[in-house]
Amino acid sequence: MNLTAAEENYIKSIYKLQDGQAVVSTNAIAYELDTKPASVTDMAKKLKEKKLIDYEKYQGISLTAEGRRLALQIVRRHRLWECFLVDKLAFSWDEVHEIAEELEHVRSEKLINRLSEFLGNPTTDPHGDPIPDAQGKISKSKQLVSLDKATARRLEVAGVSDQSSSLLEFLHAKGIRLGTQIDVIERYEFDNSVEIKIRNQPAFTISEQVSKNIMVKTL
Amino acid sequence: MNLTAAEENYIKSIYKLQDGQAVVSTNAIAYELDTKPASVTDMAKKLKEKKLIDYEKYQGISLTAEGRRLALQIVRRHRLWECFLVDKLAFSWDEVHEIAEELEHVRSEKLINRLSEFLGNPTTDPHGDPIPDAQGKISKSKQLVSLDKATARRLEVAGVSDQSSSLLEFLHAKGIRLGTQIDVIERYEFDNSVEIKIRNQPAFTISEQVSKNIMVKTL
DNA sequence: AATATTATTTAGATTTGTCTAAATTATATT
DNA sequence: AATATAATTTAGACAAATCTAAATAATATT
Repeated sequence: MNLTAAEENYIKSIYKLQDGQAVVSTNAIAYELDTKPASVTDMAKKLKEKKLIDYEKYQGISLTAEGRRLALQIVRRHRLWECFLVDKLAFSWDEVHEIAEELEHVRSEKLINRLSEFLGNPTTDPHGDPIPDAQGKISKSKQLVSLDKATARRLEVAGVSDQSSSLLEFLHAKGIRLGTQIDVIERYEFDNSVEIKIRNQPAFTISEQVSKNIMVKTL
Repeated sequence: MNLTAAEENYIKSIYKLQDGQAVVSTNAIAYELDTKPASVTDMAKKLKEKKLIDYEKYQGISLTAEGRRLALQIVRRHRLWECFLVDKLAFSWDEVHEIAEELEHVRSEKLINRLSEFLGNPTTDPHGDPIPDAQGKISKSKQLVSLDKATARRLEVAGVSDQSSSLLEFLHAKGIRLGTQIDVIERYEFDNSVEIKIRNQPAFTISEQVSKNIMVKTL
């Protein structure tokens, strides 16, 4: 199965977003890939044709077994290159994503397996995410952190540690719910407040109390 | 100047083929890139637009100073990756070209400069070709070898060591002249004859006597 | 110099991946 | 249940890179 870089990016995004969820929405993929929902629909048809995703109009998208297999290969490549950049070329963990984003599309099993060996067959990348082995086996993904301690820019809300209705009400009003993707725009040291942004809405700031109680995972 | 992978491949080929020559022909580029002359004409218009080549209809193609600068960057990336693959990942010199062909398109100066440093700032790649430095300085290209000793598959005729008219006549009849690109199809041990192929013609075999007297360089 | 051959370009089509704007379907709210 | 809002899809367009077939220009041969 030979994929273009664009197809690989879609497969990888669907894999990232699926995680637990039964299906992934068109909009979520569009947001993740910084493209338009119409483009996602177009690509969904192609990937369905190739039997890499299950897709029915308006019903969301999920990977097939084959799609998942390929996704794991791509994730493996990406994370191994991140290791290489950090361990061997002395990049810092926050600089490597973009470059790995390009390197991951170089398709050569031999290359990747030799690279893995060269790096000492690492099992996690510099961000703590697990690296699938050559057979596609991957250990459990990172556990959750509270939003005030998270380091990544793009996060997904995975739970709340305080179930008080006042917090839930606040979150609801702000449009934050389980699975919502947020971008951290800025962290203000003087009061540990965090400026975040959701999908199409303008950015807003939340207090430390709130951010301590939102559990997130990196995407 | 941001180039697509396709544009980079054209620039690199033109650089390779130019070497001494004043201009490069549409056909030569098409052959080098395994594409059609019509496609080369199309791309020539784009690259002229971007001021990377000088090009007038029917008059051949040559790099501008800016084009040459970019070509050297691409060559640098390609050759450094080849070094990496051979020195660090234990590939053999004949396996690396294809993979480096993909890696070379990952555009990040920082990446390439760090890679160079990591490899000990090598000045030649595993095939003996010189690696341009970060400023685009490159030492003279490899000296010539006789065809019977050459190892690469694709070669360019750069001279003959025997100037006898019988040899020149033979070469002329076969369509071999200075600058002709040839592909080595097979080398036969029992008599050291070499089967070669030129552009659009069927393959043919030449004897050891002849191949000893054809001086070639790798492209 | 006329003709044949080869090289190159043009015209028009195709594929991939994307987009905008409009239409449709699903979901939420009253 | 009706209506408003949000999500998704369709239709039609576009740019990049390529192709084939036909036309044109350059070069070689007689």
